[in-house]
Amino acid sequence: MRWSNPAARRARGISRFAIRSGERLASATPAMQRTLVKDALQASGPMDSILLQGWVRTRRDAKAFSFIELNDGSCLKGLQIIVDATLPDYAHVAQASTGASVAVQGRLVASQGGGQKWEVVAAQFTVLGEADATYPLQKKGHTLEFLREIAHLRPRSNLFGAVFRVRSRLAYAVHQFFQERGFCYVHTPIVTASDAEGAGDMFRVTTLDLANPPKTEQGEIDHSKDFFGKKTFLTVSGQLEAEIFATALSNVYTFGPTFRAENSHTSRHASEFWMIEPEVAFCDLAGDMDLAESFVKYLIRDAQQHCAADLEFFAKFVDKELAARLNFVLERPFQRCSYTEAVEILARSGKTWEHPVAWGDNLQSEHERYLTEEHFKCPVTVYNYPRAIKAFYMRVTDGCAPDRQTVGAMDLLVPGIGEIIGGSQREERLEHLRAGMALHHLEEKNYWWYLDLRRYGTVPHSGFGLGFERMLMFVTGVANIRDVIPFARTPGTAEF
RNA sequence: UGCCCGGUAGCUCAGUGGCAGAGCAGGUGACUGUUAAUCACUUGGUCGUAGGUUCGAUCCCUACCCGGGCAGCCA
Repeated sequence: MRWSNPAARRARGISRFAIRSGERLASATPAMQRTLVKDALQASGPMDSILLQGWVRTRRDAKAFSFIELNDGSCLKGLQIIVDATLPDYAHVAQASTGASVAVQGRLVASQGGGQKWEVVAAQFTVLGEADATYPLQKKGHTLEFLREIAHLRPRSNLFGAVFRVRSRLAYAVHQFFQERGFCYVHTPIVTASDAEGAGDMFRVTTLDLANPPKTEQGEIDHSKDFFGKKTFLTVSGQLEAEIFATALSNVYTFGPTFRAENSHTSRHASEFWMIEPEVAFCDLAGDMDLAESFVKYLIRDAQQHCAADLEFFAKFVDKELAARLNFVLERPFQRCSYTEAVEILARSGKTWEHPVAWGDNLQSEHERYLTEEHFKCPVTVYNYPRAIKAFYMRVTDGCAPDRQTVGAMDLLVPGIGEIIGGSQREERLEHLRAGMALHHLEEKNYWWYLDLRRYGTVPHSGFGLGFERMLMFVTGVANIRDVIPFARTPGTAEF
């Protein structure tokens, strides 16, 4: 380690770990331990000496003292600081405007005012970094669109602080859910050479000089001269590689960034997003749906347990029905309905559809919304889709009619967002898989290793993909995917 | 990519074919155990960009740029 020596670390102002109450803070004030606002607010009694460091949310000056609301991101709430005008450091208070970083040492006492249990009476007050009048985050309301333009500052707002605390917690819960169940975490590649994963347009990865690329004798770009000796892309899914590991380690999952180059302009699509893809050997479609349901419920329950204050904030300011919806979802089994049944429900609905409903066509957004928001009023898993509209690797349903062939695909639809999970039982029978590839005009030589999995010890297996950001939207009630990812990448936008 | 909505002060918005407006933020002062504090005064503008119509355009028209929504694609 470069800075393994504690003294050297201290000299550079670097603290070794995430700082928690009771741990030594090596930087600003080595003599004292820093307390996080979260911990100070939960104090069981007054404290003679406490050190807090954070950012000023707002300051209110009285004649004899100033009130400063200090937030350090450890929780939604801030801590009220009282700086008395008789204090020598009171001269610094004028610099402690909204956004400034400050350190406060003082006494934690029961608050004289209403609105908070504890407050800190400062003995020492230091402004570490001023924030002048150009600081864009005001005390009053900002639109989400404006905050997106200042993505480097928006985590300091109540809403985004809460969103990213929940995001962190849910990422942890993802691992916890699978690790508790004996799943192995597999790191599938980000750069891939398979250009037909079938999940959408891909970003090219190249080191070729675009102004002057090497050409073949036929005058075409010579990809054999590229970095990897062939055309390469950013992954759109780790599924095919996850299948390799599922047929060795039985239960695996991936959790990583995923890239889609579609020119989508919607509130629920991003060019770069995080996806969780479990892959389970010896598991059929019903088992896959069971896993998806318990996974979604687990994540909701975990957020309720560990991010209660943040969820309350969302319920109050973002989505009034959030709490009721999350509880409703937890309390009952998700509905399940076959694609064929869904088509019948839609045909019988009496609704006039912008896109007509016909067996064999994809379900449109309006259809999915009707099923989950109006008909079932609940998350619903639609399964067994027509073979022709689904991916080549999905398993042909046993006993389906030859003129209405279906595959074991399933989509989990939730109110307000639509598809949050897409999965399937994979075709484990070599000849069926080859037929599926032929149907989709895929060349077997590009999938030789995928076919080998069916040649050597093939097993029934299933999996799905959960869009992490879509799950966050569902849990927080935040309506735009750009607001649940720290720095959104969408067509035309890659700031920060 | 298609359709729709928007772009006016740092932020949120109103407005009119004829002198550019409010609230908040900023500044000054007053007041106050305050809580998005309050009160008074006050600074602040290339009305997205480029053309066009017009005596005159922030306003009407066209194109473009940017933002947003919906649809498709999907997670």
